[in-house]
Amino acid sequence: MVSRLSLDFYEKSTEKVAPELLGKFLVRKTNGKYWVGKIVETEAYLGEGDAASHAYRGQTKRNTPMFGPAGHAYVYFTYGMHWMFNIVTEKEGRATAVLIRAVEPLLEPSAPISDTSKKALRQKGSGPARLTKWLKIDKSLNEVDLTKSDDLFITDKFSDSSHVFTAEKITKNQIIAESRVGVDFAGEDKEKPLRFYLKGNDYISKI
DNA sequence: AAAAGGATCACCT
DNA sequence: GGTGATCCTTTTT
Repeated sequence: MVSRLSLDFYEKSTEKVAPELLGKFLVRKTNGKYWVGKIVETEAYLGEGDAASHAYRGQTKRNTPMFGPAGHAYVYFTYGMHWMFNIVTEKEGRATAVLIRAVEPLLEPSAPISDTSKKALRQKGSGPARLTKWLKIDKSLNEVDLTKSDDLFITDKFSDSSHVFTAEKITKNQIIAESRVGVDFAGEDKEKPLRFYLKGNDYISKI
């Protein structure tokens, strides 16, 4: 049984969606097999008024998915080697999105997670470019509709023949909000507390 | 501290 | 249509 977060979840204000994604499961399916990571860190990007956002200077070929409907993926390439995975939020045209910065690996086809060291698990999911590499997210998933796709979606309840994951309720005091990473170029906007992560979680990208 | 690495965009001609 | 600076990072020195 596959459930997914629906459009109304993603259409809320980006500053609400970003922290609400914490604790939910990012699910990827390749060759009929599932990969699951718990989202532990996100960042909100507030569209054309946000100097840290790709949408700051208006619509371009690259950032076009940001101007589309909520719940779709915005996947872009940077630093000559890394893919970044974002989820579009709010009403179409707002150009807002949430960057997924870290996941805690829970399930992968190749080997039981329980046999994997914590250090190795961190290598897989604790960073925006690491998690896309682990989950094999690239250009081919750009603009995918996460409310409908079987290949990539987000849920708070995942199960297959041998696993059941249920998202725990995250309360406000379990969430840290601070300034975003890697946006020193953004002037005043770099100070805004738009990075959200689970307090004390071992899989966030950096302290 | 700095390389790796290539697409993208702003700014020219 | 060409060019150079830049980049929501990771890994290695």
